[in-house]
Amino acid sequence: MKSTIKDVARMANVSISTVSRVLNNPDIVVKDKRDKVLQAVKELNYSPNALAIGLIHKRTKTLGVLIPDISNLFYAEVIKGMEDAAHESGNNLIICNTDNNEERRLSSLKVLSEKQIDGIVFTSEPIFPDSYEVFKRLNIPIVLAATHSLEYDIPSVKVDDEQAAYDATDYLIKKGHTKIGMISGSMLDPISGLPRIQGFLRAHRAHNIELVPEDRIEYGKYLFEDSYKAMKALHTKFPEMTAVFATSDERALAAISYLHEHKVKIPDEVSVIGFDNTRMAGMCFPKLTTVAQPLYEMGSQAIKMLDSLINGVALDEMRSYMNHWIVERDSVKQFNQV
Amino acid sequence: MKSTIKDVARMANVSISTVSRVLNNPDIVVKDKRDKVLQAVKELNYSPNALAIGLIHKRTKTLGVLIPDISNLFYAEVIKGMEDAAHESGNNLIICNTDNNEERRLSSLKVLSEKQIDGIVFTSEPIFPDSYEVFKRLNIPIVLAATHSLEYDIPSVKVDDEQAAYDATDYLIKKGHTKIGMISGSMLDPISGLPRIQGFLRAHRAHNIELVPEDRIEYGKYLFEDSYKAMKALHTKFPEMTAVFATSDERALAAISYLHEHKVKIPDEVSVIGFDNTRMAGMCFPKLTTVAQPLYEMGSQAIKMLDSLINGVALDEMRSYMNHWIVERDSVKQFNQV
DNA sequence: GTGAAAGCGCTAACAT
DNA sequence: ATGTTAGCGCTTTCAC
Repeated sequence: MKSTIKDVARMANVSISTVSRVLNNPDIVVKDKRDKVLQAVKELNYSPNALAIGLIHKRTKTLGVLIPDISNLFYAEVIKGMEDAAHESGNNLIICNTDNNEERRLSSLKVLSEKQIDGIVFTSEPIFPDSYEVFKRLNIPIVLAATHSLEYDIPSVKVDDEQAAYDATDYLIKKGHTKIGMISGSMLDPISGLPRIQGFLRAHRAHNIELVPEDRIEYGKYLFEDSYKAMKALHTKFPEMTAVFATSDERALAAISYLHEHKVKIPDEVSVIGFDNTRMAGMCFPKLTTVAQPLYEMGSQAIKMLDSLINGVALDEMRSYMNHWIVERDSVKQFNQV
Repeated sequence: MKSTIKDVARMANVSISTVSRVLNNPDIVVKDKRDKVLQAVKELNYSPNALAIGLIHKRTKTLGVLIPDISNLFYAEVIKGMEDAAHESGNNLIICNTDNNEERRLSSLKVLSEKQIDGIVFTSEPIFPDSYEVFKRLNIPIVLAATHSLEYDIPSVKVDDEQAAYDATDYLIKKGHTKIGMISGSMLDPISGLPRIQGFLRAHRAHNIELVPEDRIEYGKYLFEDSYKAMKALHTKFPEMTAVFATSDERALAAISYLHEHKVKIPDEVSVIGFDNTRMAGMCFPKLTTVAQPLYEMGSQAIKMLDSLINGVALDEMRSYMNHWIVERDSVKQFNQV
């Protein structure tokens, strides 16, 4: 059996309040008793029961994290950033996989709430009115990571997807490409879909390149297989393409696979740029040029913001946008007109 | 403020025990009162405080998971398996990154214990005597995943690394290769080092291929950069090599990168086999032939075992070894003698 | 400076 | 069938 504060008190011949004091505010206890208590603590291998403390303080030092699909490599770095920041601020993380599933998301939220977590990080998924209602009812601090909401005032951290997509496209255009294909998330996806398409289009407009979007954009789910099919469709309908902008590294790898398998040289014949800069980007061949998101920092930043909120310190800004940048590796090449 | 059982009792005009009863054992309460309570619960949006319940039941339905480096892609699938199994059995996971760091591992274990988690899954790292002492003191069920201990009786799930390495090597030999290099973890690593080296050697012996281990094995840390250097060293000291056995997919990708960059054709000139079958194995080029570990199942199995232990049901076997198998993709080719 | 006692939100005897 | 009460392990008044 675990020893309790009572056991310590008994062994040290003091009251439980005294034990509590030496644990939380040692200076107000005379050295003599303090030492006896400390001795007993050690001897009994005592450590306080966080449930009891949480019950009193209404604070558990535990944070909830909702992630649509943990197995997605995108989250590896994000979670690490979260975990490090949590550790730093004395918090623990309960990570829940929502499986992109409304029911599971709701049930996770429910138990997290019952377990009296101090706050929640919600990742990647858009915020629909009913989710918002649930958040409000939970009545605890919440921050969004890799997603945001324009309708509701919920703090968030992410990159500026429209601008990042603009920059990726602009980069390709400045490299001499004018026939650029795109593998994108669905138009309805407010993160890796719509804004990135808009950025893609805006860059073309800025360079006076005309295009019919449907001819150059292919939509697909986020996983490899889907993206492979999307690449196939794209290459079929737009064979003149000299570069492709894939809106995630996984999509880019699918594009690369497709091109390799069809003996199309990368980047000599077709350049590929990805998005995310997951660790895979440096492990494939050719190494992937990609739009980097500060994944680790996004994770740690989300936790830091949440911790601030919990401690009642106001945030500088409701929606914070982190810098993105382009990591130049080997999958994009200057295109020389013929 | 969150509403409590008292609020519900007051609104429903019953005692708190009646409320407790309709929540835990509805049938023993007359329909009339039961309905009134349910109504109040709904109206107040009441949900029980898990801290209070945990304090009484000495059960939190929360499990701790220790992982050396969450950002390692190896864990993506493992964690998903754990999370799904945990969800299934009504548990939550507190995941702690230990950073391969003794101090952090200890401090995580300490808070997990204070938070009264019901059990622990410890992954990948070897069990040293002092860790074992800590585990014993914690006095809660623990299971090892992707690691095991021969000295101590701690339940574990993993594959048979020696046999898996044997099979990988045997596979290569049967494909006609006799000059096989190996990129391995350190000899001191009881998981991805020693046993896999032993399996590698045993397969050669079984086929009467003589070799000087130091000439064909290169050691490296588990990350890409290190493995790349290891591959470089290996290729330099063993240029006749026609195949390489990399003891993780990340190592294999490093080998592939090195070969690509040195214009060595894969698998035409050099074959590569990996280990793990992480999602990356299907995303690279050429697609990686690799020894598959059932990552997802290992995760879920670990949680299921832990849950059994917690519920007092004995395990069939202390050390359970899951099946491995070889996933044939495109990185290994029949070698024809010249 | 220290102990006694109330109370955090709940369950589980024990009464009735 | 239901209410009263003790108690889970702790912190925090309130006395002394």
